[in-house]
Amino acid sequence: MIKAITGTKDILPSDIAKWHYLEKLLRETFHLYNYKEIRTPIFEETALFARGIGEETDIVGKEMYTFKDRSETSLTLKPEMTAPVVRSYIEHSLGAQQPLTKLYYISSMFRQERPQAGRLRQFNQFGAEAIGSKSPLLDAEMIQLAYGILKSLGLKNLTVKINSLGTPETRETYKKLLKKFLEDKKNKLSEDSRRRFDTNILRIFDSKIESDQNIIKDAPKLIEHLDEESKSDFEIVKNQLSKTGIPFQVDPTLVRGLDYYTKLTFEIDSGSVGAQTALCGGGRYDLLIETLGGKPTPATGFAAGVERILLACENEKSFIIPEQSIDVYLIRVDSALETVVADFSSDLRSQNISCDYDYLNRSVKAQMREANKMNAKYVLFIGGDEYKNGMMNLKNMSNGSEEKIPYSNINQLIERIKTNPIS
RNA sequence: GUGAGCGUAGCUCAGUUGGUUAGAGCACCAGGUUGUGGCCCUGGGGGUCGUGGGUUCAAAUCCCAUCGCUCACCCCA
Repeated sequence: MIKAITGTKDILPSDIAKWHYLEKLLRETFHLYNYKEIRTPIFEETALFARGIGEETDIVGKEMYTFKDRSETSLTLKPEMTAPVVRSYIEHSLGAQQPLTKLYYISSMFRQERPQAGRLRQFNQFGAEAIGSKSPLLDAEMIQLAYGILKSLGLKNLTVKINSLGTPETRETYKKLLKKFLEDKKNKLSEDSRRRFDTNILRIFDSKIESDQNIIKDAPKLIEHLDEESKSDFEIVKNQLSKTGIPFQVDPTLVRGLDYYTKLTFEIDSGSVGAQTALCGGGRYDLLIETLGGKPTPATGFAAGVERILLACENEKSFIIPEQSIDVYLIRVDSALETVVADFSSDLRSQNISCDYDYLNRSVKAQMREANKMNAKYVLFIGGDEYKNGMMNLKNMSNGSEEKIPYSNINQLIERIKTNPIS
C-alpha cells in the first residue's frame, strides 16, 4: 500500500468543516483590518530563502526541501512566507501603487524536520505582512490581529510574549558587549551554545540547558541597551496592547530563529498543544526588503500555524461545528422510477435545494436509514399509489409528519421546503 | 540527526506460562409485515496479526533484522 509521505497528512471529509470554519474567520478578520490576500508559488529559487532567512538559521541549514530541476536550477519548497511575499512585493513594485501594502496569506509550508505533536513536514500557515511603515502601531496591530483570531476561536490557554531586538546598529554594539561578557565563560557553555557564540550569539538565550541559563542570566540584556527609537517604539507597542486589553509579558530571551527580525518580536504560545507551544510568531523586519534587492522599506508581520491552532482548539474543545445536513433525500418506492428521481433531483438542485438519492437500488428502509444518516431535513417519497394519482409524499424528518404534494406542481414542493425550514 | 514507546478488522482495542478454525465494541451490509429513519433485536461480510528471517512438533505470543507510526530532544508554526 502506498501511504502519505512522512510528516504529511490528509485532511479528510470528516474534519474539513473546522478548516472551512477557520478559513472563513480568517478572511473576515483580515478584511476587517483591510489586508488583501496574496498567493505565491509553492517553490522559489533557493537563493531567496538563503538570503532572506539567513544562511546560519536552522531552517536554511538543515530543514529545507531543496532540489534541482532539469535545468540545474536549485529550487526550494517554501519553508516560510515572508521572503516570497517580499520577493513578490519587489518584483511587482507593489509599493509604487501605495506607500503601505497590507497583505495576508493562507498557504502550505514545507520543512524537513522529525514530525511530532503539532509539527509536520507539510503544514499550513496563515499570516500577514504590512510593508511600508515603521509605525509601532502597526506592530501592535499585528499582535491584536493574531490574538483576536485566536480568541475568536475560543482559545483560552494563551500567552503573549514580546521583546525588542533593537536596530541593527544597537544590536551589533550589544553583541560585542555580550561577547565580551561570555568570552571567559565560553568553555563552560554547552556545545550548541559554543557554536552559537560564533554564528548567532543572541540565540544562546534560547538554550534550555540549565548550565547555559545560569551563565546567561547575569549577562547584559539587549532590552536594556536599546537605542532611543527602539525603546520608545517598544513603549508605544506596550501601551497600545494595554489599551486594547491584550495581556502580555516582556520576554528578553525571545530571540527568534529567523535572521531578519529587527525591533519588535512577538510570540503567542498555547499550553494546549504538547511540546510545540508557539501558535504564532512574528515581528518587525526593517532590513529584509533591501537585503532582497528592494529599496529600504520598513515592514512588520506574523505567521501562525493552522494545524497547531486546530490542535489547541480540539484539546480545549473551544468551538463546535454544527452537523452537516442536506435539505431533501429522495426515496424511490418503486425501483422503476429511478430516472424520475434523478430528474427531480436536478430540478431541486437548480432551485438551490441540496438533495441526494440512492444509487444502489436499495430497499426503502435502507434509503430511510441513509436519509437519517445524512441529516436530511425532508424525505420525498416517489412511487406507489400516490404516484399513480399524481401525488408524492413529503416527510418532515424532525417531527415525522407527512403531506401529499401534487407531482406536477414542483413549485409547491419547492415552496414547502424553502418556507418551512427546520431549525 | 539523537532517544524512547508502539504496530492484531475501516476505527478503538482484547488475546493467559507459545497450543484447535484469531475475538469484542463501534462502523458497514441484510433482515425484524406487503412502502418509512433514529432506539432495540437477529444474521452477515471483512484480518498475510506491519514485513522478512530464525527458534519450535506448534508463533499474534519468543529472538533478530527491517519498515512504519507516535512522542520527546534540537529548532520552529
